[in-house]
Amino acid sequence: MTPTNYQRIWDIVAQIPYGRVATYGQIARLAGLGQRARLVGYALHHSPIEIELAWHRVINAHGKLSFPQRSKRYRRQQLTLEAEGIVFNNGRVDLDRYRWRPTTEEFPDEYFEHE
DNA sequence: CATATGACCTATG
DNA sequence: TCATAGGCCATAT
Repeated sequence: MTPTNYQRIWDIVAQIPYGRVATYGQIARLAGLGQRARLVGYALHHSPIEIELAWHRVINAHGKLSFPQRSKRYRRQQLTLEAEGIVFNNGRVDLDRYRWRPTTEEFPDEYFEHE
């Protein structure tokens, strides 16, 4: 894992619009990292505080937050997302409704293969 | 060098 | 809708 890949991940995450979410796997693909979704988690975990990344907009493929439900981080992430207008139902976000759908312009073609 | 451990994902039943 | 299994791979120990 090179710093370059971390940087790529941070760049993508920074592009998630206000009020939308993306999954770890989605970010991995947008960054050209294939299915290596775990790397996105590492990149966020190690992101320097000074770039103030909107990491709260990254959730898992089930539409849930990847923290223990009682943890401070879980609550903070949920509150921040709700403050952006995102609604939780039984601890889950409706991905069909809130998922960020980037256009083909600036991302690798593989990302759009399934369409 | 060898295991273990994750802010994960998909397929399957 | 859940639960499990197998895959994933950089860090940590």
